[in-house]
Amino acid sequence: MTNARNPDVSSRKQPRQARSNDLVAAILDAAVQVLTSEGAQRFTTARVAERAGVSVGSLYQYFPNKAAILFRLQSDEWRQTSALLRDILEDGRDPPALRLRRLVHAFVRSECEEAQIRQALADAAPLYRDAPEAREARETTAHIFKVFLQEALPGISAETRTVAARLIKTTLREVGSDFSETPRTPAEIQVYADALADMFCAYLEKLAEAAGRAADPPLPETGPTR
Amino acid sequence: MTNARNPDVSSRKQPRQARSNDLVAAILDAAVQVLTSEGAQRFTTARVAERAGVSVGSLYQYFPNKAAILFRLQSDEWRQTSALLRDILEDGRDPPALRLRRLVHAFVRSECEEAQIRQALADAAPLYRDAPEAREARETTAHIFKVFLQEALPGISAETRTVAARLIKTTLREVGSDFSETPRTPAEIQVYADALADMFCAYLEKLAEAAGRAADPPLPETGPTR
Amino acid sequence: MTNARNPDVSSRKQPRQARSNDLVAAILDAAVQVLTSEGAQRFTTARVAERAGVSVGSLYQYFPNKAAILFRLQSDEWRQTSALLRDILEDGRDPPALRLRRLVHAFVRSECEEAQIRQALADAAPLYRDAPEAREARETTAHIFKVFLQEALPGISAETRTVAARLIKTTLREVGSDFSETPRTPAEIQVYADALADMFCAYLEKLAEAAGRAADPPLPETGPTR
Amino acid sequence: MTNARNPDVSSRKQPRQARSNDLVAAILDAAVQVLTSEGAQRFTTARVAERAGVSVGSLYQYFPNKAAILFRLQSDEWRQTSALLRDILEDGRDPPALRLRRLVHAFVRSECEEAQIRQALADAAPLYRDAPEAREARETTAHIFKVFLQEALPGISAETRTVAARLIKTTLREVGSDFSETPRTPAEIQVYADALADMFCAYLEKLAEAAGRAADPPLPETGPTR
DNA sequence: AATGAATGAGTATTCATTCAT
DNA sequence: GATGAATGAATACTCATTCAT
Repeated sequence: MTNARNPDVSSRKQPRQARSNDLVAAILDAAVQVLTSEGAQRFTTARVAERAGVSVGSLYQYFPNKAAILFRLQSDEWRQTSALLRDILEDGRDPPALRLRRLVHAFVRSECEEAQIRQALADAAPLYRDAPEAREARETTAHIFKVFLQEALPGISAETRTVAARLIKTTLREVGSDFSETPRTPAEIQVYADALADMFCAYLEKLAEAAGRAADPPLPETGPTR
Repeated sequence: MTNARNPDVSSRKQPRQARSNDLVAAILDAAVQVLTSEGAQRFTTARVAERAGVSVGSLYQYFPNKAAILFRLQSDEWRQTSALLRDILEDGRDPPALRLRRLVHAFVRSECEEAQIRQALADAAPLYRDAPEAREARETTAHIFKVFLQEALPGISAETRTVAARLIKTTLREVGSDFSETPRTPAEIQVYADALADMFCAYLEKLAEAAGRAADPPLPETGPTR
Repeated sequence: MTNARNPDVSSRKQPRQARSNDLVAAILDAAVQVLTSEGAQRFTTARVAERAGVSVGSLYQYFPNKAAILFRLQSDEWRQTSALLRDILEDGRDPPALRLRRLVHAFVRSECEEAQIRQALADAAPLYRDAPEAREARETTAHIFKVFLQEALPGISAETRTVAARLIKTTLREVGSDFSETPRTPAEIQVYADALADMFCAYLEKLAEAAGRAADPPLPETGPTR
Repeated sequence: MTNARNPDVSSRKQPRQARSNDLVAAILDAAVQVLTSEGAQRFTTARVAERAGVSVGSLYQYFPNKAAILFRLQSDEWRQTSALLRDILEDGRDPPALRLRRLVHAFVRSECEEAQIRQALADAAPLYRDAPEAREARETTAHIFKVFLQEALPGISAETRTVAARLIKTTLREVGSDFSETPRTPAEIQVYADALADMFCAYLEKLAEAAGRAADPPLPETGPTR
């Protein structure tokens, strides 16, 4: 049922709810602290329990194993990111390109804010990345982008759209992640996010042209994002 | 050092820089084997030494610690990548955009070929990523791209160029890495690399336009890559 | 308390002594299930309580500790065995040797039927074997055999009788237990039980001879056992 | 290759030799001490290593796991017992029945001498009993008895002989083991061993008679054994 | 130079039992 | 009486590194 490569990663008691339980919240908070202050290498259940002011036994009452704690943290991140994506990309008031630009800025900013914990989570990824829930989370994100492209580039083929969605999603995530590895000033963030947005917008325009007609009116080059 | 059961995974990258010592070579080969066959988690000095047919003591005579072995492996990867970049980007015969497209294909293909070892190295990254040499290697790559952009987009500002170089470099590396995490057919590689190249080319064109004039004659959309 | 997936293994031995409390019964049933399905190693109070549909707290209200549950199970086994012994050995209608032979068959058969639970109980023996009640149970069994020998071999000395009773009792139990460790076909059981009975009968005859006169008329060598 | 139920139980370095290595000897000695002084329950690798004046790491350099230590101890016991069996049963000078009687005495005495360690080993049996080597050891013993019966009872069928050999072997081991659980005086040992021998001899005689002719001249009833 | 035996701190996880509610 | 959350000591096993030979 559960083997070394695919550790059982779901919570033990709570069905999958918000931190209804104080202990779970305390453990997750402690986990974040341990992860950021000690790094993935020294992230141990004992340390988490201690920092949470809780016994190891209690920790294991709520999480089946270490990976599950990390996975839960990652899930929360994913949930947040999904919400961010949806909020911005599905907001019908602005033209698609503008929304995408705003997303890039918001995303990169958010990545830089939580850089430390994400880095640590990434280091611990081998422990949870094979969980089926991980794949699921990825699919959700991919879907949001696909829907967005359907609106932004209605004329292009489904195949092209799928590839483009995947490419933009991956680029945003990976490049954002890499960029946030070193501490950044707001100005740096602004410049880099703009460049990234430029690249995406250029790509979208080109796809639109290739589809035979412009997808949108001319896009703002580097406007302020909020 | 290399037997029938454990074909030398790294022989492909033969030169691997002049190796002062056979022992070092044997250890590095063994390290690659252990990494690919056992994963980063089970990468231990004892296993490497055993697979190399060498004592642990000897291993420690040539490498100060485990991280050093991994770092050396990563360095070799970087060196190879740099060579690839230089070979293609500095080849003055083709127009820049075509060179970039060819690079993307070559790079993605190469990433997929060595997916396993790179994944394992990435998992082990926390052990070596803070080494000063790591930063150095990154700078080298960045420089190559900057030089390329100088040729491709002579009209843009130095600042814009730096950011764009960094963005393209990072995107190529990270997206390539992510893409190669799952095994890919040549057809998939072709499609994805094309999309990535499209994005880069669109970006370059846009930068060129923004600089007030076309950097190049119109680019081939999805031409053959070699 | 008992569901389709986990048929009540012990229901066979229904009476199991008047059970003052349904909860106790539920716990003991659950204990048997856990023991057979999970083995002695994984026999935990938590598992027993869960399977019994009872809280750990309640479990500890009726049993002072884990060993007590196991001991109670073992006691029940002993009680049953005693009953079997008495039923067969004290049945005055058949000659002693025939009764002994019937007992051996019945006993071996019963051992094989309950092999799993007995094996598990045996594995857990270190936890309860030093209880004073254990000694008591052994004495009861010894006594039944002594009474039987008094009837079968009236002429022999008390000392000889005591030793012989003990020897037969021990042999029956230990050899039966060892034999039932591997699953057996009815034919195998028949053959082995006959051999064991042969040995006992030969021993009895010899003791009788040594006492100066035959204890019984000639014994059937391998007659039908029921 | 190795799973929970069948732990890898063979030694790590030594092929299967006598305690050529001092460390191995020290560990085994310590293991016996821990087993007898603390019991199977508290038999831990840490305790063994400490008592041996050795680090846990060293212990694991010579034994792949805890079970292997216990198994090695048990193996040594088996080897000794086999030697005892062979020495006595294959000694052609005395008639079979006398040899059997001598064996019983020697065996029971030896069991009583090493009662504590054997009890502890028996308690730990679940950890090693499923090892293939265990079955092998049992076969060796069974074979010695079969050869003996071939000489003692040449007239009986192969099937009968196999069953009888098995029965006697099992009875001797199990009854001896049970008897030695409580401390015994030499006199008690003498009496019990005699009774056991009587039972075996009576059985052999009966088998011989059943085969149509006496296998041996009359047997001594309860003579001293040395 | 080479060896590989020795080290021992470090880690995840379990489980009998208690006790506040 | 009943619950089940909380405890934390206990345990098997690994592995980077050292150092005497």
